[in-house]
Amino acid sequence: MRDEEWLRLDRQICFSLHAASRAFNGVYRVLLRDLGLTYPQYLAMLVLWEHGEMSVKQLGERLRLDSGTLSPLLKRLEAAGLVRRERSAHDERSVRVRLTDDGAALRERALEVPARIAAATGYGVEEIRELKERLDRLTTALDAAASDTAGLPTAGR
Amino acid sequence: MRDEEWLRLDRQICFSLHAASRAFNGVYRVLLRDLGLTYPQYLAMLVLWEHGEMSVKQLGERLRLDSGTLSPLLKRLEAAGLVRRERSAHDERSVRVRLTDDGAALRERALEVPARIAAATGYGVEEIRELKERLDRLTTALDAAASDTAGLPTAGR
DNA sequence: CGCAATTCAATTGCGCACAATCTAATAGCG
DNA sequence: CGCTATTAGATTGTGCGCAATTGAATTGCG
Repeated sequence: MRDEEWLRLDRQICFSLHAASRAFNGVYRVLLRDLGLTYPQYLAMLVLWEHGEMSVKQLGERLRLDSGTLSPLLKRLEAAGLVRRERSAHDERSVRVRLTDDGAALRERALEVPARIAAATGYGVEEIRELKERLDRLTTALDAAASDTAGLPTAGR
Repeated sequence: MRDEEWLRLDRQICFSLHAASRAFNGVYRVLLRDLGLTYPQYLAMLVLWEHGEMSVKQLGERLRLDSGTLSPLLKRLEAAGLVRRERSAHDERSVRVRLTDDGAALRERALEVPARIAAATGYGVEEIRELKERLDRLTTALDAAASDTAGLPTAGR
């Protein structure tokens, strides 16, 4: 295959993932409007519903997000009355995030979301699981490649 | 499976796609730095390299982006000297976007990107093609679901 | 102990995504 | 032809994602 054709194939691959991600986002946007959450906020709430109180750093590790993204996001969740943030007592660098009663209660209303999303995909449970595994492998490989090239002189130039 | 468990499974699915998309973005970011392009700008350039001159609307249909995203993006490409924008002569509502000589020349330097991306994924050509097909089916299904629920009273409430 | 290095959050700045609104131009209908 | 509806693009506002910087607290080493 010539370089020319790769350039076209490439567009299809990267574009497909980009488009799928945004399409997913769009469906969540509709379903989450009732809950007053954005999609990334929902992801953060899922982690908090599962693990209870945790630090911003721990949350960032789970979500693969840094403080530049999380700080304002958590501020908005706090403004919405869903979480509270307070400096840790024994290490004042750390900020503990925990659910308010409202935040914990919102979980009940979120329970129906996954089934509706699954229905929207038109995929079965098994197929979704398989896709998830492929995507996770992809992410792992891409992250490794990114950190490889990061240190080098911008790779093959 | 109880609702409780769905909430956890769900996190894994939507999160995996979200993470994969961002990981892809990260690898492109590194490779495209040399070209002075962001990932979405690269996508736009791919379309222009393939199709030559086209209107903002046509570009938006290809990329599934509206003018709110494209207008500033194209302005930046124009500021970088890669494209030119001018009102169409026979329909002054329409803006034609076409490559400058610099923009067309940049294609040569972009030719190596796809192979490097493919290498970073650790996937073979066939596997990539299959993943692309799954993602495209997913996008189609999600778009359909989104437009279905859009008109309804915010679906089952 | 005292000072440098590290760590955690927050902030700033830039760009993308999308909804909503606005303006200008065109199309279409009576 | 004249008026309304539609279309194309730009603009505004909000929120996410990430790089880079800053500031405060803690760790660790001599």
